[in-house]
Amino acid sequence: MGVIEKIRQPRVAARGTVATPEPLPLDSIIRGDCIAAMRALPAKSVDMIFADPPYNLQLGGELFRPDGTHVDAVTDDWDKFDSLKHYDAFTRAWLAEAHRILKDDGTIWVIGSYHNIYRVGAAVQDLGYWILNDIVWRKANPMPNFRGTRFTNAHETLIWASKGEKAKYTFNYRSMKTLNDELQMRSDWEFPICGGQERLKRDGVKVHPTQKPEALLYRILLACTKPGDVVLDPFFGTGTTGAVARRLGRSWIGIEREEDYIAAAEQRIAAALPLDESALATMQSPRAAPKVAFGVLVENAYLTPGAVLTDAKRRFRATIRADGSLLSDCGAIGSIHKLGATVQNAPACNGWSFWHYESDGKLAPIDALRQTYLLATQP
Amino acid sequence: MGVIEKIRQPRVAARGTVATPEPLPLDSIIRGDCIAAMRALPAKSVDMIFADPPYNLQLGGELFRPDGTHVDAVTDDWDKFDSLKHYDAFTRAWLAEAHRILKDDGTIWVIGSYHNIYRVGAAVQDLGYWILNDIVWRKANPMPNFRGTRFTNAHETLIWASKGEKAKYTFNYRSMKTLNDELQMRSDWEFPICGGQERLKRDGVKVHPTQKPEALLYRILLACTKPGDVVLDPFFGTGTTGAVARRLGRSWIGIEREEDYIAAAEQRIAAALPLDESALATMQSPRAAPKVAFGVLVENAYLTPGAVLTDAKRRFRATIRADGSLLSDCGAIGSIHKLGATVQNAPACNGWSFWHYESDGKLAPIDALRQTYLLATQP
DNA sequence: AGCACTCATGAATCGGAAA
DNA sequence: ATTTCCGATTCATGAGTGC
Repeated sequence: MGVIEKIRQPRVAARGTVATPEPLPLDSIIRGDCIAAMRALPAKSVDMIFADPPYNLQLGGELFRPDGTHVDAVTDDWDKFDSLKHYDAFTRAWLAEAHRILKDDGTIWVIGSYHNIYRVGAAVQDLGYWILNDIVWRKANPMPNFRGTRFTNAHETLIWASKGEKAKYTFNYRSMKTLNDELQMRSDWEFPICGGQERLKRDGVKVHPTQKPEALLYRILLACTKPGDVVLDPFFGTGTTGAVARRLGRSWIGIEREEDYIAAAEQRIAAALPLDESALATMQSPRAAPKVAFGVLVENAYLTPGAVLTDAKRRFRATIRADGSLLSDCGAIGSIHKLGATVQNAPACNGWSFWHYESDGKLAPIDALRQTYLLATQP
Repeated sequence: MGVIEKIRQPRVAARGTVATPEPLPLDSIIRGDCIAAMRALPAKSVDMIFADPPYNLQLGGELFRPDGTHVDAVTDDWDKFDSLKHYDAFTRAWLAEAHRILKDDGTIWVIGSYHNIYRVGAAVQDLGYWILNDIVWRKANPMPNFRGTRFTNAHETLIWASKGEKAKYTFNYRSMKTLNDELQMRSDWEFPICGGQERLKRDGVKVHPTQKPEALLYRILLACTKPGDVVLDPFFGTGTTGAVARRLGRSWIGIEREEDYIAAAEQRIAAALPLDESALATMQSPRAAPKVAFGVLVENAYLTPGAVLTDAKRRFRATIRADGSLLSDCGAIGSIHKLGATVQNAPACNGWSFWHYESDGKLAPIDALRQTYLLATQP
């Protein structure tokens, strides 16, 4: 359980409703097959799904490094499918259940490599999901191509999709921009592969062959969920999703059928410390610059009513009025944004960058005055 | 025409064969629909196909920047498809023709974004192609997400595939490693989007909405073709593929139906200067050292029959015999590679790096002697 | 403690020609 | 088709060891 109250419980799980499906098994691992387990969950009940399905690698023989050592590949049965057809059927089955379980404003993330991601992406689209982005996880330290026969396979792909073209969804734009040093977060992310202390081992052997780095889930949950949201991971493995969800004050549900993985996941998540509420609030909307109305600059005498603003090329002129509205030469009146759009005959306009004031014979955007005001007034 | 002789003409185009299909229209643009044009080309006749198909963007309304300027999105008629079904049918049709036209040891490259690449990738696999890598083109200067509703879409994806799982293909490993500062070339490439002098414009308006940077094609052609190879681009546009192919001494065939694009492409390619043969040779196989048999070192007295080699830790010993074979202490006999594998009980071994000789009390790999020999004998 | 060095290892569709 | 043999081939990171 995270530290944040679960205030967004699905209605279907509330007491006293006529239909009384199972309440959501929050913050716990469901044992068993992922499709069967998802069928038992109520419709429109989770805010986000993160899925790391089998990749269907279809590896051939053994592979040795140039120094003769053996490469420990993914040979687990859960990654084996008889054919692309079988893999497609499996993929469509679990993606369809996921669509049913997702709230209408929920989103899904799926990770894969070139072996399977095209099957997954096509199924996602066919099932009516609407792809919002695909994201490239660039591995800082990938395994080389030992035989020198191809390019080093140095990335994996994630697909982020909403339930449909018109569906709403959560995207914490400010959090991402802050995380990326005040530049928009791009669709290519770099992380090291999971190793070191984070990599779960038992008797020196990795517990799970494909454990994902927590940094990856951290960014995803921070970007696309709110505190208290419910995150489902149908291929839970050793519980990276659960551990990060708990740290970030999100609820989680895992589905897993291998007892070894479940045991490791439970121990790991129990040890994950939730961040305190104030830290979460900070991350939710960090450094969100306080909004300044244009009128405040007038009130504070940064600009004087009656003064004239122009665009950068002095094609358009407008007079400042006492309430912070503008009056153009042609008689139109409006806010800095509205009037900027009107005079340009454009559908929209950012008045802060469009309108300029004159100072020492030079034109500067009024946004510069806003910055000056912020610097003078912020603690 | 590149400067390199076309020595790999398809046999079907040779004179005097019973079946006399059209000879390949090398270094020219075929006017018309890409599927129809491909049907007229002979089977197994081209070495590589680069395809930049319509992206099926299905943009809704118009898009404006925050400053009100219009974003010239891809709204041309050729990029509209009624549905995913139509797009899939189109994709499978041209990919099937491409498969027929490709030589058995040829490869195909297709570029796309999340709007279409999953359709393309699934079709590629369904048609029997074997994906070798997917490559991420990270745009150094992508267009921001103006509305702040998603991650900046900062990459496009390329799929590289052979004709089948067992098919051979060209991959100039050394060229790529050299190009990447002596590290293996990874699957994530960074280039700026096409702009500046390279961007074709007419009356200040860009001729083609999605002109690809030449650097992208340069790397692809350098990696996966040989001088004189025939490269087909079924969505030729303004001819980036042709311009780079000519510079690199490859032959090219373009298919395009828009006369405006054809005119721009022809002018552009005519201005592209082919590199001279020596420059191409260097890039083709840089530092490709001639092979030296171990026995040659013995013949030339770099090592003496009867001398003893060991591994780096002196765990294993072997005596050099007059014919260049080795005799281990336990009585096994074999080549430097074979005996190295035998004594280590390993499936394979590079004898050049495994076996060491002693010089001034220090051990050095016998590969050092090979280098010395090469330096002494190469002009 | 700190540095230098060795060694292990990670979602991998990983050879090809001659006999 | 199968086998044999030759020869080409790795980057970043962390843990462990030794000085």
